[in-house]
Amino acid sequence: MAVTIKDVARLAGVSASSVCRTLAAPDKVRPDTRERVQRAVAELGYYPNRAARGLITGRTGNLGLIVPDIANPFFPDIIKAVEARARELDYAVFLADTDEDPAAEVALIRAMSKQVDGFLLVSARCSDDELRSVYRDLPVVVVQRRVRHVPAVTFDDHDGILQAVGHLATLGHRRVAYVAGPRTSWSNKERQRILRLTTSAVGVELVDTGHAAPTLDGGTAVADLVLATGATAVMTFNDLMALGLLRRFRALGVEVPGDISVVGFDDIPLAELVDPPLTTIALAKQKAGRAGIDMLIGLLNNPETAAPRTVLPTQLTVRASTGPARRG
Amino acid sequence: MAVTIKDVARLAGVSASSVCRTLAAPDKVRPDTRERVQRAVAELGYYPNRAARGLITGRTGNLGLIVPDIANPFFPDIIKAVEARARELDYAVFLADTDEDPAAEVALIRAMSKQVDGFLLVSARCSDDELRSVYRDLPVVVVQRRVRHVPAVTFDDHDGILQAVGHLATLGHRRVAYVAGPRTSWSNKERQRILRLTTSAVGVELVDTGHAAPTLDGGTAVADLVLATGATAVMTFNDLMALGLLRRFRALGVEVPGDISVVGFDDIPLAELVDPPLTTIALAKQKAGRAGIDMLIGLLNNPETAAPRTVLPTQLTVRASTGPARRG
DNA sequence: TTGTACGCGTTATCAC
DNA sequence: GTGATAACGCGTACAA
Repeated sequence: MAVTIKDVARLAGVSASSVCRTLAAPDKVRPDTRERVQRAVAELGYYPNRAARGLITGRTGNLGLIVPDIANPFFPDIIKAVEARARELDYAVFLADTDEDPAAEVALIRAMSKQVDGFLLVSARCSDDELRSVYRDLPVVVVQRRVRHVPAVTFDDHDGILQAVGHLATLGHRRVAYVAGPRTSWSNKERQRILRLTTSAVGVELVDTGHAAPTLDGGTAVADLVLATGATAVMTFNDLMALGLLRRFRALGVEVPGDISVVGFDDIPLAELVDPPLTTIALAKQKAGRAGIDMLIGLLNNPETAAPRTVLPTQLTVRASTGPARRG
Repeated sequence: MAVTIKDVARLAGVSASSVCRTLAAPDKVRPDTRERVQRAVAELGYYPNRAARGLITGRTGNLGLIVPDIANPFFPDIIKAVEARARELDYAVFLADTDEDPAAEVALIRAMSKQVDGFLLVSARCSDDELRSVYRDLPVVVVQRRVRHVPAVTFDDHDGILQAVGHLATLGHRRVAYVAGPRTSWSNKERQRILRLTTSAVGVELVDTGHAAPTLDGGTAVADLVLATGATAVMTFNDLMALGLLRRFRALGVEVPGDISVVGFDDIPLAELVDPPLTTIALAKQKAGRAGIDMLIGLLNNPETAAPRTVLPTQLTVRASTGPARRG
């Protein structure tokens, strides 16, 4: 059986409340009592049960972090930043993966909600209403999404996309395909919207190839469709899909960027590793994790604040997967 | 405020006990009571507080999953399998990343230990004694490690390494370098031991290049050292390090496999994506996650069992990063 | 300064 | 079949 506050109290020869006090406010107990308690704590390796504490204080010291897919290298960078920052602030992070399934997302939030003080939801796939309903019960910060009345950290997709479209236009591309990500993804909708605006502004035709899974296999599956559109360049919802395209293009003998240019989104660590290295729109991932936690903790300490917003920069990173348009 | 069992009881016009019973054993209450309760539960969106339940039952329904580095694509495959299997069995998984830091590992286990029913520790970096001490308090299953008296799921590294060394020997390699992973890694020690055995058995010289971080950058950093050994082939502790080597080799104009062959470990999804695709020793990752959970649940239901062991297969996957040895 | 008593949300036990 | 009641580990008002 795990060691409880009573075990410590018994060993130290004091009451449970004295143990509690020693831990919470060491200067409110007599030095000799304090010392006896501290020795007992050390000897038994006592560690308070945060769940039980949460029952009475309403605070567990835990935060929930939910992402759609840990296998997508985009998320680990954010997760690492979140965990590092949370550790600094003495919070534990409970991480869960929804497998891109909105239903699983809601179920997970349900299951965790009584055991955490708040949620950081990254690229949440559930509906706005569900999100707001969670927010009614518990502090929530969404990352890479925007929902009315809910605190959010987002990326300035407009800036990055503008750079990318400008880059392609300069290279002579006049027909650009976009491979969309999940229908349930807010940022996918956003990127589609921005792409329509920016391409038409510079006289580039935007071709839609429909939705695909935001994974390697998703990209691979849609590659032939992309080629069939006759586009000289393709942008994807994320880097994994772009890498999937590259894989299929190589198998088909389609040259990149000779036959077609490819632009991804996220700048995951693999992007520069493949052949050719991937041109992509980089997001300030670490900053996002840190900003998200800081915002969440702020909400915890100050629940009545209006929903804050943070927008983080994006930056086109040009590598070898983009080049001059093949002559139509 | 969150909805509690009392709220449900009040709305249904019954006692808390009846609500509890309806949820645990629906057939032990009268149909009309059951229906009233179920309607109230649905209406209020009631969900029991697992932490409070754990207080009395000694079971939280949560499992702890700890990995050294989520950013290493090796782990997400295991994590996914664990979460899928846990969900089937109606357990929630609390996942944490130790950043390859043994101290953080111990701290995390401490922090979580009262909130979970057991731990699945993947590639645990802490000492044997620390591990056994955790095991005294709580059921623990280690994956990719072996500690006396502690239940374990491991991979048959011997088989995979034998295949790899045989493969290289057949290609004419007589001098093979090994880039070691973390000192704290059990499987690194194990692989080193097996390599010494198998290479000497087939008359291949094994060159040690010392330890490096089990990451892309770790591999890149050690690349020059590898070349300096004059080895015609190099094996690494994991795929990430191998990819780091490839990156540096490309920058140096060193051809793979023309100048040097490269063999990784793990078969992460990127391995077949880079150029050249990486020859690597594949591990049954999904099976490991599933087997680990099943073993852990088994322990939960039957605490007195002797520490079980499962060994999963490994398989050399030959791709283009290995070829005939350059003529000395 | 210290200990007692109570309550957090839940389940197990026992009367009824 | 149902409802009090106690107990889990902890924190805090209150009494001593």
